[in-house]
Amino acid sequence: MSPLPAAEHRVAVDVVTIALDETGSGAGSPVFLTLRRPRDPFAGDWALPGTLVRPDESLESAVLRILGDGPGLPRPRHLEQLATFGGPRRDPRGRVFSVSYLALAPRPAEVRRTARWWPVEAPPPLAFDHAAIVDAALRRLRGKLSYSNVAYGLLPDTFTLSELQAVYEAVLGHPLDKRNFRKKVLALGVVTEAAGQRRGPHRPAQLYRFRDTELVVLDDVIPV
Amino acid sequence: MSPLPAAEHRVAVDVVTIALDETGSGAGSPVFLTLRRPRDPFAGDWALPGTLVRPDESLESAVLRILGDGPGLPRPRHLEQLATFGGPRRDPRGRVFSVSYLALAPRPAEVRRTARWWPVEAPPPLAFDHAAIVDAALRRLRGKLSYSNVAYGLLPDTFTLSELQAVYEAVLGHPLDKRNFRKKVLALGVVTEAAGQRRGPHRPAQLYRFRDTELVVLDDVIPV
DNA sequence: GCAAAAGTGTTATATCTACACCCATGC
DNA sequence: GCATGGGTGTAGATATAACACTTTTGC
Repeated sequence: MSPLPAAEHRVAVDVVTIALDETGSGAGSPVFLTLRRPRDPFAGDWALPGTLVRPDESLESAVLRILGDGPGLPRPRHLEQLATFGGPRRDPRGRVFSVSYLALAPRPAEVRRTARWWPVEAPPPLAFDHAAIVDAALRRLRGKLSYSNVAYGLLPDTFTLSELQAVYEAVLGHPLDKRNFRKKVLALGVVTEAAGQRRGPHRPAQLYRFRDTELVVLDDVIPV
Repeated sequence: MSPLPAAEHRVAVDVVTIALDETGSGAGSPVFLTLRRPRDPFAGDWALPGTLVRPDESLESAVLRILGDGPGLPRPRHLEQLATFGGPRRDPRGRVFSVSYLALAPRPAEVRRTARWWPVEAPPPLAFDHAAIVDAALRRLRGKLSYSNVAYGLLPDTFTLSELQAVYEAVLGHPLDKRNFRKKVLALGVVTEAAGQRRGPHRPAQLYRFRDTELVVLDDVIPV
């Protein structure tokens, strides 16, 4: 068995973590997580959390390590690979391949000082080609909302149908018809009734949960 | 600007090239291209065409190089990245990341001796994790047929609607209704009439061409 | 004239879209 | 009792799915 040529590349993972901003009532607006770069290149700019992949570590382990390490995020509820960015000049220090991931997670109350959440529709200037990676993440998420149960990644275990609808509206950026939305998610069996109600200064709302807590691709589509 | 840590990884591209077998009449059955491995590991087995990425080369250039180099394929009509496979043990010689691509191309009359086309539904045992990569390619292609014009990658510049339908049927593995299929692709404007007819021992058929020769995601769906 | 594929419309069914009011609660 | 969000049904329009025969050519 002939040996392999010498290793020539660095491989990193970069993660777009999307969560919902809890300010205000209902499901908030979608935000994504960045870290401030302490050093050149792009010192002071914001960048996606990322790390070089260690020799014996899988890509997913590297993602979970960086999310655990740094900003104090819980394990993401959903994680999927997006794409690999490999232009020879994407890092001015030398060639680094970036395998990018989309993570969906509940938003923790606090992140450490060097981390910050940004609204997806108003991102800051980002280091490297990270703006393109965030774009890819949003396109993926928006697409998958209609034909999968991927929204489970953004919601707690139980939630009301209005909260679910608010997630769709926040991510897609436009309103949906309440009756049609409810009819469809119930008919598709994406969610099932859970015990209990959400109470507030108004009529209590029935709680639901996702039937599956991993990605399920639907046969039919939720009209968006 | 602090230097990067030493390079620790090898990065390869592996390509699933899908074409249509021309034996018989109409559009043939989908086949994919493999090369026979001359050396261990997996000596004598079939593997996807692939190559290590060179230091100054983009991922796509590496793909085009390996397709040009080897089996005498024309430039693919469609090329898209699939996913990156990075398990630490996927190559017994040492760690190699594989960035996989889906290529669609017309099938050349001849490929060199060490290359071979296989029907997608009856692949041989494949080296490494290449069976999983072929799976991903097929799932991607099947999905995209219904909501994009990706079939342009499998067809010549002009073709009849029956040939287009045969491509769909061959890739999806089930028959479609002729009248409904024609109505839909014409209504969506995916194809437009071209000059000329295809003649044979029967009534001549109008030729069509794709309106766009790059990937277009459709608003509506071709029912499949 | 016969075999082979091209081409073409309609109807019943299902789905989608748009839309407005009453209900249950907290205060 | 009032403000707030929760919850529900229908009708018209649109899209889908199923279906068979005539046309044009080569031989």
